[in-house]
Amino acid sequence: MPELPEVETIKRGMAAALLGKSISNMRVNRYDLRIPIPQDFAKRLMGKTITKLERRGKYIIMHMGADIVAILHMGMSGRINIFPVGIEYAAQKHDHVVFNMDDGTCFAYEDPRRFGMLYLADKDWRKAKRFAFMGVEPLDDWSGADLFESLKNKKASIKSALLDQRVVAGLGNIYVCEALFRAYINPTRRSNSITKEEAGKLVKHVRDILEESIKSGGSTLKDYKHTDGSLGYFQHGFAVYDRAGKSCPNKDCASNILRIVQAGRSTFYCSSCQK
DNA sequence: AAGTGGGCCTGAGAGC
DNA sequence: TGCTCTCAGGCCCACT
Repeated sequence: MPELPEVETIKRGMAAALLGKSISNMRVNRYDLRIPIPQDFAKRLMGKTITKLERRGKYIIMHMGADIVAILHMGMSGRINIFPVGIEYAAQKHDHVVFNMDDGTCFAYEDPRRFGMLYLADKDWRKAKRFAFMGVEPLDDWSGADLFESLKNKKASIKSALLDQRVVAGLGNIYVCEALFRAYINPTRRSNSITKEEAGKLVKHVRDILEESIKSGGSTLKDYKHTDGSLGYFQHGFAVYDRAGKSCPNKDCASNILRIVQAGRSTFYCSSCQK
């Protein structure tokens, strides 16, 4: 499941392979993603040059020429498969859009579960609701005081709050579980019970874990691969995620990792270490 | 009015 | 072995 580090890794792969190249041909195989691809999608992008790639939360923003941006979200199972010059395009069953670039590079947007989205916007893309209310980028200027401020009036659990993209952008279930473990904070705590000091710790651990994961090329769960098909390595480092019933990684702790459901999503934690 | 939970979707894995 | 069933979860939106 692509969270911030995976999306960042994909964006870097795309930047290295695609920047400055123009679309010479493209094909839409399926329009009915969760948000339908507009019918004139290909027509509007044909001939456009990829001038800039950026990431906001879990979205990739592809600047296409001067005034069109293509907004890309990988949902749960989305991938970008890039085929450099000399490597033949190998079609996947769920390649919804295939782009051919002017130098012979080809790339495909693949998403079996179709939870992702791909749409066009203009220079004002940040004004769309999903970006206008999006929270801070955790790797930018983000302090414990900032997090404390956004939590102090919230009653929802700290787990739910960290998943809320309006509080902080880019975190998903895996990294939230891991960061709460590292900060020794119980995921069922109410947001407004988190102290300034704890908020500071959380910010530090969220940033650490995201940076470590980006360094190792993102996590690899069943759905995630790099743009060249290789795997990331960070998943070997999970302390709690998907480890229900296994022993707590802390040597001096005899407890097992628990799995509970919060707001419809699995939470993994150690009830002895996380207070 | 903030918080919760259903719906979307397919493939992997479990269980019989 | 091969089938069926359950579960995974990011985001949107309806409901309370």
